[in-house]
Amino acid sequence: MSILEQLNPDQRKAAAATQGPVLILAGAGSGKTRVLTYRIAHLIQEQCVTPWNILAVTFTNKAAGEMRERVEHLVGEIANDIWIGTFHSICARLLRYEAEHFGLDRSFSIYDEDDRRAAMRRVFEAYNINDKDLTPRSVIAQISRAKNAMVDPMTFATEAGESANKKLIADLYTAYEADLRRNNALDFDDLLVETVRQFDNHPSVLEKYQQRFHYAHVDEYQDTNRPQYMLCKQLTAHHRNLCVVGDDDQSIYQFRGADLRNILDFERDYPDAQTVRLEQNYRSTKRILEAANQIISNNKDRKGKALWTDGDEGHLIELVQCDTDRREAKFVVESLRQLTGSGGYAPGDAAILYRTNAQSRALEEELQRSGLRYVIVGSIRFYERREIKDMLTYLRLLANPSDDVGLRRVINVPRRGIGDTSLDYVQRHALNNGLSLYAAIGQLDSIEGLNTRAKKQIAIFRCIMEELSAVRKSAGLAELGQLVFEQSGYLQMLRDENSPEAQMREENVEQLIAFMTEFSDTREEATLQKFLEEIALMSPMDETEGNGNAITLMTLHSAKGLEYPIVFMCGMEENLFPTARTVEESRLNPQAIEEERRLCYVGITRARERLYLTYTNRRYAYGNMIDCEPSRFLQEIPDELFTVKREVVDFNPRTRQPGQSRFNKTSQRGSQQPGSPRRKKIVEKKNPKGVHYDWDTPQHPTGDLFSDLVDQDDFLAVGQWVRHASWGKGQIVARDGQGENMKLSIRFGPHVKKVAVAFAQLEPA
DNA sequence: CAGGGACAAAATGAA
DNA sequence: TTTGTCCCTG
Repeated sequence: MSILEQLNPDQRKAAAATQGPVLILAGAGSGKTRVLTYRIAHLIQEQCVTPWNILAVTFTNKAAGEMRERVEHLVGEIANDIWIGTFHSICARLLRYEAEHFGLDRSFSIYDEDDRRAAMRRVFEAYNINDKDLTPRSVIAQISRAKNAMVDPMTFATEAGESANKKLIADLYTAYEADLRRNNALDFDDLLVETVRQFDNHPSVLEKYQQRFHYAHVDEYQDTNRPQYMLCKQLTAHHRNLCVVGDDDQSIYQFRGADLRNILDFERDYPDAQTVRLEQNYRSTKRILEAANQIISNNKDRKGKALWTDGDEGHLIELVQCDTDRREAKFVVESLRQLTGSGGYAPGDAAILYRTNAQSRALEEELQRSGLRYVIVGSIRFYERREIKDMLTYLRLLANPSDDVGLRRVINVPRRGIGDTSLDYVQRHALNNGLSLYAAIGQLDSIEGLNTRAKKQIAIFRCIMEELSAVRKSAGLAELGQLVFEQSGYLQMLRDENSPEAQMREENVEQLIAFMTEFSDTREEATLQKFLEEIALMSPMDETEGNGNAITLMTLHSAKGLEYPIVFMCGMEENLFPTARTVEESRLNPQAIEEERRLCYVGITRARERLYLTYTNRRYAYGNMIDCEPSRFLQEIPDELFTVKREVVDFNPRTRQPGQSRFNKTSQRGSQQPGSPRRKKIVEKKNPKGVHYDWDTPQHPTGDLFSDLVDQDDFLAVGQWVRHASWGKGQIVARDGQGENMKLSIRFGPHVKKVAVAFAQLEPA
């Protein structure tokens, strides 16, 4: 009996269609991962295909690992020979394998967003750009767009025509590319674009892979961009067994170049393609599915399909209006406490989804208070922490000494007294002699302008790097990490700082080194190169420790491909979801809203049994309150799918109608009252031996922040009614969160020299 | 060159 | 509320 017997008829059809191009249009929850794994298992076990001849592209590394495991479960260890990975990791691998043929240095660095920006800043300096509305960031974005469209600098320049602005961008693009080349570095976009280009220029190399990959699979095809599309085409040109799986309704990465046409036009690109639709949903209840179907039916740009299920009607969807974002968080946490208590669910059954990472803060605070177990996917990314990036940059520099961006990042961390001025001299020398910065600091004596002190310090740095470089070959990975930590002086720097934060950073680095040990133990080829590459290409999902028994918090984007019995979608508000930018754009182009709508569709279809949609009347943005309107997407769900709408408000309901804004119109969007400045500032109060400030105004409904404040020994606070305050190095900002009347008095300790206080005076309703 | 303070700007999402 | 940059002083 075939293993495909375990699939439903449509799924079986999809998995059994192994010859020629195949498009599997798989709705949410229709079991597409299952189809893919069974298809691959079927190829190996029943069609005697060598695993080595199979390629599978997934969306994250985590998904890759899971797919390999599932296939292995079906066919055994030979599954190890399948090429499974993300586009980026596969490309990085190809570029290194074929480096010699491609004329590349295989030790290239992979630049992330930060590195890219740093590189662009250098280009800005070289071009003396002071234009206010031209930022490295915006230029990078344009370059990235160009790359994703496979437009190289020369073509870009040609297309620029007479537009001065475009011409300038073209120049910057050219310079940026040259810089990266010099640094022996590739950015994320390059990994894809470079692979496609190299294959174009080296058909014989491409041929090898075309022969090799008898069967290729691409998951989440709706989110492929131009170079990824080309790569699929290139690799499968010989055997033509390309199987793509996707759902046009779940395309949510247009902002990074994903092109919906790739999936919409698949049948046109491959006229002999077979198309299989998977429309039976095995995940959600009827009501949840209905809500999703209704919402997505408002989109025009889609192939059109109707998901159905023969599952239960299920619970009604909870629609909850909350007074503030804090109240929203409280509601979510209260509900979760019930669901995981008497409700019989486990914390791991629930996910809290939101549009922007910033929203996680309020939720996290409440969760922390509740003691419920939770994990946040990707908000403070481990590998983007300063100390981790510094350490990784040292390692990167060891692997690739041409990496100027890396060298600039670490040469003066910890402080070695090597400042910008000295570095400029080195830079000049490097430029004049066609050297990398690292090579340049090997010729200190021929560098003009450097003073002896700087020379000495640079020599020390170089010496450290040389020594580390010497042990690199003989030392194990983790050992090298430890050596870098110690020899660079980084550890000492943290110890000297002698603060809890520094302590934390030290622990983080230790965690990194522990991961290096694990990496060596679990990989066959645990080179520094591979280690750096794996980390560079990690997604937030990959970074998160799988914690099966914790509530998961993440962005809607991160939730793609996952499912939970319970799903909360928070912040269902105009200008947040859809985002303000999208709302703005949609005024001119109504289609612009469609990607957000798909994102909403993705969110809803994550839910198996219970779905909660929450929105607020007001929420914090940049530290002040803004008013909010319910998201248009909520109106696209038929009322009968909802429970009676609930409203949760902060206490003190007597003074207000539930759900009604506390403020009158004039005070709402911060409009100013003539003659009475909205914000009053008191700055620079000298503080010889402690200062006492008092404000006295009527009453204020919320907050007891002072319990936090009193613990700081630097100052003492008395009173109540203050919602928010913060303090930094000798600087304290206190303001009332609601913009209403407040009463506050704070006494500062003697060594606080200056105080800046800002508070809002708003008109009460 | 380093450290601090004042001030401005920011955050959509992510390999 | 947080982060980055510019300018000043020792």
